[in-house]
Amino acid sequence: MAKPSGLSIDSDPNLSFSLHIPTVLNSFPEQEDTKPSIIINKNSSYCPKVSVSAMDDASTANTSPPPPTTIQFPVNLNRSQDDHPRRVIGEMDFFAEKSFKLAAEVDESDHANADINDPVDRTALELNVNTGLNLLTTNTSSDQSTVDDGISSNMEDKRAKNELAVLQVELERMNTENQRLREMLSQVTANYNTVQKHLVTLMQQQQQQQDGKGEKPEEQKKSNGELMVPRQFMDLGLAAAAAAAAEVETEEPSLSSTDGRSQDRSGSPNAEVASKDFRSRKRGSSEDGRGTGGEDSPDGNKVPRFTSSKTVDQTEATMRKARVSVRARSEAPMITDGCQWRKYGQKMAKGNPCPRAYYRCTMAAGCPVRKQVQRCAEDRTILITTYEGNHNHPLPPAAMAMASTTSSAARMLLSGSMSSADGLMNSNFLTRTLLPCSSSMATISASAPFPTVTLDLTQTPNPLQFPRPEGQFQVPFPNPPSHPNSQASPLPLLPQIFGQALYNQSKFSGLQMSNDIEQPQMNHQPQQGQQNSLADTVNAATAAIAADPNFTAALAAAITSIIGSSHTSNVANNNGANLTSTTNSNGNVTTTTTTSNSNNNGNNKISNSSNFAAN
DNA sequence: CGAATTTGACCGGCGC
DNA sequence: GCGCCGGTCAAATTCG
Repeated sequence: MAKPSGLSIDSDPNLSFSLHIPTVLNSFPEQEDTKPSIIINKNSSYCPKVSVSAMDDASTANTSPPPPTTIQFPVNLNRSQDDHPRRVIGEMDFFAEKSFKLAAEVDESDHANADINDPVDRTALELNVNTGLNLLTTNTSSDQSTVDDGISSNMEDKRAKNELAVLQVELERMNTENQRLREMLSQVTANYNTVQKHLVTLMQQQQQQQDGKGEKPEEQKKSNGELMVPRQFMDLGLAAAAAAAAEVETEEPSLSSTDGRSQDRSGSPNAEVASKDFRSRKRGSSEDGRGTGGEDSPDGNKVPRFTSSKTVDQTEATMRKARVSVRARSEAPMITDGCQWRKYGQKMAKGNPCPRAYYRCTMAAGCPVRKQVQRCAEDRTILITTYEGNHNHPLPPAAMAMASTTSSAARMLLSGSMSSADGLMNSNFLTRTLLPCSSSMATISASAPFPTVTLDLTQTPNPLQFPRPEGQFQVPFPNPPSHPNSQASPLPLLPQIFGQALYNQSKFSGLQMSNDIEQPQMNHQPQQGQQNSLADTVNAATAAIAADPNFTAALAAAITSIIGSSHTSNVANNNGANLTSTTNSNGNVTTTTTTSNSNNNGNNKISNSSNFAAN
């Protein structure tokens, strides 16, 4: 990936303020006498040019002997106290949001590599400098100026404040980079889609040629022409939810016979088959579901029951099969994910001395969602929660986070696992597409009876972690509301990033089917699909950004600042987001996303406590 | 007393 | 065909 604009800008001797800011800030604590320096700065005209000044000054400070302290302080003071037009202050501004936006705009206009040399760009940067200063100054200098003015200048306090300032600056910088990355991702995504379309078109043409003697060219043409875009994704990897299922005929030459079959299948529209219970897949034969399904399918194959007319059911079925396992550290018997669960069984599983508990969602009658909770045999502080199925009801905000996360993960998994008949495609696609971006936290296992994605939230940490309180664990979602027990919607920051990252990875990589196609949702919120489509760009960017270790730090800083400021005592988080992928011995791709965190929020009514008491 | 949990039994899939 | 295993059911028990 190319460097973000911010970086490229740095390359320009005249514009690398950002990097210096931290330095400047750090130097504060070391300064004995702040006032003098301030004065000197104001008076001094060491910065001849407004725009260039920052960099030059900074560089000067670093490279030449001149009084380092004086130079740096002045910048801050100028901002907060004076609005002198030609301040060196520009340094701080660079990080300001406005400046970022401008930078972003510049980037958009020129995606390649920021043409810093371009006069227009500079102008923008300069503008940014001026604007941004005020904002940052407010935070950093205000405190410092206060301290300075104050008779009591405690080194510790200063240091702490400086650190805070540094972190903020760092965060700002990361934001800039993120912005830049987003831009780039959009571009890449667009290009990718274009190429993919082209590829699909070519493939289809080939197929048509091959099927030349096929009887249903018209049908294909139709579908190819009209649905090409959506399908291209499905066909390539897509898999997407069974989706495809239904229609795939078009793409697969060998399925010429499916036409008739599909009709037969459609004859058994048993809405319950999917949701009623996939479990019927097992014992179902004796239950209601079986009556219609089993008999209707001439092939005797259960799968065929789901036809194109039952895309939704099929999707659910698929989702039901896919599992998302979440590993998190928690002393609590169960993680708080916002949903209400009822325990319906417990068993000792082979290879693990800890019992496995089975829960089903009770937020709505007939909700097919189940989850299994079990402690890790190796490390019993780790709780492994495996989700399965789609909620068939609206979810409270508190549950959205986990739902969206798991659904995204499941979607990613399905997009790769259900796509084509040959597993090779899956692994290859996953490998190729995920490897580049990922780095460590979600594991995709195709070897298990059901495709499973494991989100590992136990690993760790980033430098900025919060103390981890014990007690009920709440999934990584930073949270919320002012009241610990309230159901107010949590900030789905992490989950979204996390989930979206997964979702987007698949999408970005071409595994995800087109937005036009109905997508399975863990949380049946009708709008989510649309949101996803509308947020494509952002999502794709998020995925890539989340994979960036630098972003992880920035994110942690952001979360820290947000949470720290508002929920100091209620929430404990240490989040890091890394996405990694590896290929295991089975040829399966393992994507790992590592996020460590633990929240202490009891904001739902889940009532389970004794299951793991013995653990 | 109703709701939730516990726990042994049952069922189907899978490997030998 | 048999046994193992994961998953689910449902009666019994416990809890609020």
